[in-house]
Amino acid sequence: MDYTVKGSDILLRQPDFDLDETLDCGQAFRWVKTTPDTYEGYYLNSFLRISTEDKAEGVFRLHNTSENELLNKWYNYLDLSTDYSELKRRFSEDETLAKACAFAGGIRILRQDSWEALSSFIISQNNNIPRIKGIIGRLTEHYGSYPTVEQLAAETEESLAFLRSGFRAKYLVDAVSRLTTGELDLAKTAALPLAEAQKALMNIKGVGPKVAMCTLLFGMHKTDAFPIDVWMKRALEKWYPNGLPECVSGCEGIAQQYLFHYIRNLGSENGQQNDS
DNA sequence: TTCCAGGCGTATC
DNA sequence: GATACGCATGGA
Repeated sequence: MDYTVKGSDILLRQPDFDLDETLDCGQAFRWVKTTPDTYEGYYLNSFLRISTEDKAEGVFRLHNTSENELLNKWYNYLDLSTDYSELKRRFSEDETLAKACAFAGGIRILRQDSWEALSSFIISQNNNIPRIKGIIGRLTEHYGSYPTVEQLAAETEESLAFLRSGFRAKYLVDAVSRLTTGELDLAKTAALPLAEAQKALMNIKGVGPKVAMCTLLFGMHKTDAFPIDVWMKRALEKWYPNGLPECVSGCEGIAQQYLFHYIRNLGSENGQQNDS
């Protein structure tokens, strides 16, 4: 990791990083773009303002951040221990992934809190990203921060009506209930092999294969988790009807994020249509 | 007005 | 196990 302390800020040098591609690509829903170069958001209750200082050089400013906070918090959250250059080289053995990596080479997989990821992706089902952000925004505004399982323990489907989350409210209540009783333990789940962990999460009402995989990938950093949503269905049919290439083995989830971003933005890149 | 959104539960075969 | 359908809400 390459950084320098500059007054009360940290200047971080990280070539494989783009704020739009990482903080606003549908993996996390609490980052807000406050200027063309700046995002503000949270890991748990820790606030961060981060700006692109020099796009060409890959330099970022973490405002009001101590060296200690960088090393103990943001280093982990921003997945700075992973060499994305090396990953992109591996993935680029595949023709389509080479294009996807070139299209958005600044994607990183955030290491989010497991409960936030689980609850966020329960809310995400059959929903669109702006509305997911709206629901989560009402949730955090109501509690003053992202609510813990304990804080939600007293809520019911009816009391959560203010979220306007529709049929998903009862799924949140079921998840909270299972976590409160100890029937499900996210830390223990994270230690299980992928298939077993997915099965454990799917005991929650409203958590199917896709939401479980998103929780495993974004909330537990299981890089072999491979969420298949409507966009990835299209990508698989279009590019990989016979399965994923060998070069993504073990990091299917990271490859998935490049492909997800790529296929969603194909129209804006070269005039091709997203649908069909 | 109709369609769709980082899906899933349920019914039916 | 697979397939079809309904589901809350709101933007396009």
